[in-house]
Amino acid sequence: MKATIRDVAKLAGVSVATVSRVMNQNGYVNSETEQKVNRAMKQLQYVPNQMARGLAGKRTKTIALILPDISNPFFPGLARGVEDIAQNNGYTVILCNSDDLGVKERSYIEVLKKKYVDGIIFATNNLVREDLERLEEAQIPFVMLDRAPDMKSGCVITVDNFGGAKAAVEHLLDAGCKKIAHIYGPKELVTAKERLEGFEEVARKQPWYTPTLLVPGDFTIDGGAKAVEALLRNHPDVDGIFAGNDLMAVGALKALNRRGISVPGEVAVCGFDGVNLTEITQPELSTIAQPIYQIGELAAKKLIERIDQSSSHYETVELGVSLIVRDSTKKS
Amino acid sequence: MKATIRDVAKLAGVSVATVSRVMNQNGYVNSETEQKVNRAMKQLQYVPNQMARGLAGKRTKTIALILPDISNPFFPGLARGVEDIAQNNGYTVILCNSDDLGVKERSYIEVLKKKYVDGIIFATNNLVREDLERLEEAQIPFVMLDRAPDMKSGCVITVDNFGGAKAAVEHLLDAGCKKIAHIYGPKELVTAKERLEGFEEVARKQPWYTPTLLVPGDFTIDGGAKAVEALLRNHPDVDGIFAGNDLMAVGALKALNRRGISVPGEVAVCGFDGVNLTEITQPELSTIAQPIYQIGELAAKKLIERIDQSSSHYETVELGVSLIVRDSTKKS
DNA sequence: AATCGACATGTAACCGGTTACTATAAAAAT
DNA sequence: ATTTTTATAGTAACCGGTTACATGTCGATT
Repeated sequence: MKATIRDVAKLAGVSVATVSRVMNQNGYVNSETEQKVNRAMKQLQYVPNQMARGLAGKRTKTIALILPDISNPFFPGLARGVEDIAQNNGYTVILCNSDDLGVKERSYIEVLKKKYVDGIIFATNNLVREDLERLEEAQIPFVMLDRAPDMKSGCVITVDNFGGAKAAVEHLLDAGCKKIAHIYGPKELVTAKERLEGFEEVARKQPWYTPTLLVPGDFTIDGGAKAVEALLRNHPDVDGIFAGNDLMAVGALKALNRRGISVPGEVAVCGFDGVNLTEITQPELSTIAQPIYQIGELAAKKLIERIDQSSSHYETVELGVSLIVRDSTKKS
Repeated sequence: MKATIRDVAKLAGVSVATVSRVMNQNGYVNSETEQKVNRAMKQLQYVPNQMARGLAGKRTKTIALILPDISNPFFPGLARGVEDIAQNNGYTVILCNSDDLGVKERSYIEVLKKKYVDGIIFATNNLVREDLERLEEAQIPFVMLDRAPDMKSGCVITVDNFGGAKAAVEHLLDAGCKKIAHIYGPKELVTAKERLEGFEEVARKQPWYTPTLLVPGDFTIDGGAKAVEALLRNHPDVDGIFAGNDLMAVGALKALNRRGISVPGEVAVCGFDGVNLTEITQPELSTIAQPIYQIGELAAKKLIERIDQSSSHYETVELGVSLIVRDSTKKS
């Protein structure tokens, strides 16, 4: 029914090895023979069975992307970047949502091993060193985002959270803010921590600085809103807020709105990440934009590079972020 | 290095067939033998090779989800629904972005055939009957969203676009609107067409109805904004807008905002889809919500059902939509 | 003339499972 | 007592590729 390599070989009057050589463009093949084989393949509408290829050749042309939750606005763009590059290189992407649960991440890794994926991209936070070491042993190339556990192998892609946070605060100062608060994300996350440190780096030197200007959110809209409520209780005179991510900035905006506090008039707000959401709020949100799509692209490129050359040296790349000024910080 | 079924067989002192039987729980196996095998598997940390299984058994435990663009806010929720169900059933999901380009869709189908995915979910619009027929021939189960090309096989999941649109208009009327416009999406898309028809069904009976109240958007934020600009030129007195999807509703909101027209005071706005975005605009958007996540879940369930029972009868399921009233339509 | 390397192609083992078929003993049916 | 069924387990072919190794030709080198 469905043509196999042996059918092609028979029709072309050659051996299966020759057909394989033609397909993979390796080894010596006379160009006339090649023509014959190609014709036979076309005639039979031959489609090589990836499964068999994988079994024999140990390559599945499949990579996996493990992320906390594709519903989180940060990830679709990233996933798209990964997928585009993958597609261009003949790879296919398996999507895995871990909800940032260590168990799920680990169980996914097991499944992915069974499926012999060629590599894995992690945009997730709960893997411990041990897990990564297991990957190393299994010889599965991987790329991690936002996390730099120093190891012998693996590639880590990060962005300049510290610098970005500093830029955000400086921008708020430039905009004329006289008392700036920071809503920070879960301290277990490096990104959240670095942004907080960036904030402090600049804020500490300001006359108005006091530790109670640091309030915890949890990287969610709701968390951001609640943080603002809490903040206003202690500091009704705050006139600038730097949220650790855009979702919390949105929450902050909502809370301020409910309270009838005008943005940017009374309080300026700046987010971090640069997700699309920031363009649809009212006012539109200023933010420190990460090159989300490009991070995805880069992660995929690096991973494929590693797969193709089966190299695994440790490597880390830091990307820049950029301040995008929109209405939420235009105090005029 | 890595344990194979033969290693397990040897260690357990049985044949590979027996090991296979234990793994797949089929055929007769003495419970003591089973214990031995299980012990051996544990001891060797045996992980069956999915690739080999697929080759021999023709099951890859992998499904594919082809959608236009995961970056479009509508799809992450859907993808999540699909992935959750897939995961619960031991399936893995390959994500494919087609940009609604027929060529890409088709090329993906080819790749997926090579990879022997067990089934495909299409949330995309450019497949022609011929493509589906090819899938039928190839015996690949599939589920389609939003599109009901009647065929012999396949499962189609739709929502009540027509009814939803009617509900939207009626809601705007209830809110006191005296002249309602509709921004419709690409007419090639059934969803857009049905919503437009729903709008007309109710609007046509109204004294203020005139065809120029129908303006084209293209299901994007920008398209929605431009549509409003155009609309206001002809109908400065419009006081209600039903956008064919939420993105256009957001665009409408932005355009109205720029013009200094208050929402809902002067113009009420209602969207369609129920994406998360609608909760972060100012004012929050009323919308006709589709059960997005559940659609994803259902699609995956139906697909897996078909795979497991290798049934392929044609089937169509229509889900309801629900009006969510928020500030954008609260006149008074 | 003998040797060597580049070119060309075939044979068959192998990747790691599944499963059809066969064999055998014990239990059940006749 | 004989036939059938049921329970248990092994052998080996097969899925559809890849590739190591063997074989052979032919012009170039020594």
